[in-house]
Amino acid sequence: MEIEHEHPDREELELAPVLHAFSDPLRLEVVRALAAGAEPLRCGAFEYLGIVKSTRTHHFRVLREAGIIRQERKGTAKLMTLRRDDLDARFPGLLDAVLAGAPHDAAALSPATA
Amino acid sequence: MEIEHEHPDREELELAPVLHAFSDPLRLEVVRALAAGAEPLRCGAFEYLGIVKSTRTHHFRVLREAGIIRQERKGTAKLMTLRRDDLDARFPGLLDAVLAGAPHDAAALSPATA
DNA sequence: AAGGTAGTTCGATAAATGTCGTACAATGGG
DNA sequence: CCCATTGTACGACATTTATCGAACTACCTT
Repeated sequence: MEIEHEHPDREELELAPVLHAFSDPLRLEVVRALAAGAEPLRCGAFEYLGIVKSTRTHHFRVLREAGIIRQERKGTAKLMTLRRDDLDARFPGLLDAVLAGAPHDAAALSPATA
Repeated sequence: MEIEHEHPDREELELAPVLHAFSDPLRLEVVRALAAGAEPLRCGAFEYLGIVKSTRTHHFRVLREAGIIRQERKGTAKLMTLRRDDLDARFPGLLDAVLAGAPHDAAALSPATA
């Protein structure tokens, strides 16, 4: 079990970087999609965002380094999951509040709309 | 009663800009200070942040344009208040979650520590 | 082993951001 | 009316950010 990328520990999560990671409409949509589905999502599941792969990689890294998502390799794919427990433990209510507000802004980007 | 600056209406508040405004440690401290005190604060009350006046003006504008604070002139001073009601109405739980998490990061900047 | 699929890395670039200093504007008190 | 106090506006600058495309790596399938 090798660590592909650095994931900050729960205790290391900091508010400002977390808020910054949340503050981009594209990343907000990623978080929304991860929260909505029960299954982890592949990076490729976000083609509908309209940005190329390398840019997606960039946004995923911002989310990962802030401690919002966890990424683990699964074959050639890489599965992403929301670190819901860690976020709720460290910043109670934050994720829920963000998710509740997100649909207003993410509506135009939603995969359901495409 | 002239409108000194543009303040977005409650319905116009958008999540991403609000999160972005929150995502700076200095601005987080401003919000924390406004939430902690019952009284509106003058811009000058934030000298302890260690940034010059013009930079403070910049941060206040980011907060104001996101809809987080309201600024109104009072004599030569300008009083700032948190738009708590509007934030709570538009993004329930968000402000509380941010405030609950803020002290961890803002401790080093707090006026009490100075 | 060959090839294809899934992501990452890297360099380039344009735009946004945080910061400062100086100059300016508005207000209220002598 | 002058001036001190508050805060704003503006220009400069360094840093960070979002974005792309091209080249590369890792892994599975055949």
